[in-house]
Amino acid sequence: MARTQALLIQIATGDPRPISKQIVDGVRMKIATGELAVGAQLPSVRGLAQQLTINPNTVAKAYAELTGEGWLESRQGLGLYVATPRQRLSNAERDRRMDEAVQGFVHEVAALDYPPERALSRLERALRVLAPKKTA
Amino acid sequence: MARTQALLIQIATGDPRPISKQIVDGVRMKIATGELAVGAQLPSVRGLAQQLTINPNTVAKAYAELTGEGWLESRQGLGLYVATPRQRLSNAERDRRMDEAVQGFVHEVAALDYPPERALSRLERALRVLAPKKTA
DNA sequence: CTTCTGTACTGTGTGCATTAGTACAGTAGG
DNA sequence: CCTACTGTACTAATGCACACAGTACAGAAG
Repeated sequence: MARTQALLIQIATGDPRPISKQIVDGVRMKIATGELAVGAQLPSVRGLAQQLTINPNTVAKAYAELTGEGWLESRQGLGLYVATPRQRLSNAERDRRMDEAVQGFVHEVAALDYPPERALSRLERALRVLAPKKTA
Repeated sequence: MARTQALLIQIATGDPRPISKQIVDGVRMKIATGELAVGAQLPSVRGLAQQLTINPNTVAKAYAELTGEGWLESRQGLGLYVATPRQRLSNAERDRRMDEAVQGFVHEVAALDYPPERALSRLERALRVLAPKKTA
């Protein structure tokens, strides 16, 4: 069970986000969309670093963040695995960060002078990729 | 016409955004929501800097960005004024940046494990502050 | 014992944000 | 003309986040 499998993570040099954040976002999305099932094993720190031609520390930092957030579970000497879902943040903290995200998006829409209805519909479509989480 | 008026801009020390971006976002939102009318004069670089207890260079940088984006218009020796609206970015660039914003928001929703429907409804409410721009 | 795994350090270099200080150009009013 | 306001353009120094480089240690598997 839980074969390591390839796990394609893309790192774009043109992406303004720091590399570690790209990894965090990438892995998190794969978990959220169900592409990475609970219990699946992730590539090793050194392995992924070599595959992406980046520093192992950068991968370790990303994995550490994902572990701290509860998405991954580490077993010393074995590897990292997708953890079983659980409540990670307090509701207050969740709402606060959601507020920030909403405000940031509104700022972008205003900055681009983008039609709000169009922005909303694009977002609705993009949100469909997130797993329904019915069986949770 | 176009009195300088107080123009309350808030700078939060706890805000993770750089100060100049807070000013840019703040001014842009006041324009987008109609709180700042076309032709209105903005506080002077040195005046706003003193009011916010920050460096004049930081204010100047923010104003320069807003001018470059077409939100403001500068008249040497006179001051800065809200410019008349015009198309600033190419449609391709606009769409590209909108894509980034959408992806970033989806990442946040996934990271917080926030119910997508709830996120969407909160965003819809927040977008209502943007001016209808019927007369454009 | 060797080799894989994650984890924890100490540095080093780079780029960005901010502050500080100075200087120059245009406008208005005495 | 002179002074005081406006925006603008530099340089220099500091602090911080990010990534890289190298080394080291602990647990698991053969």
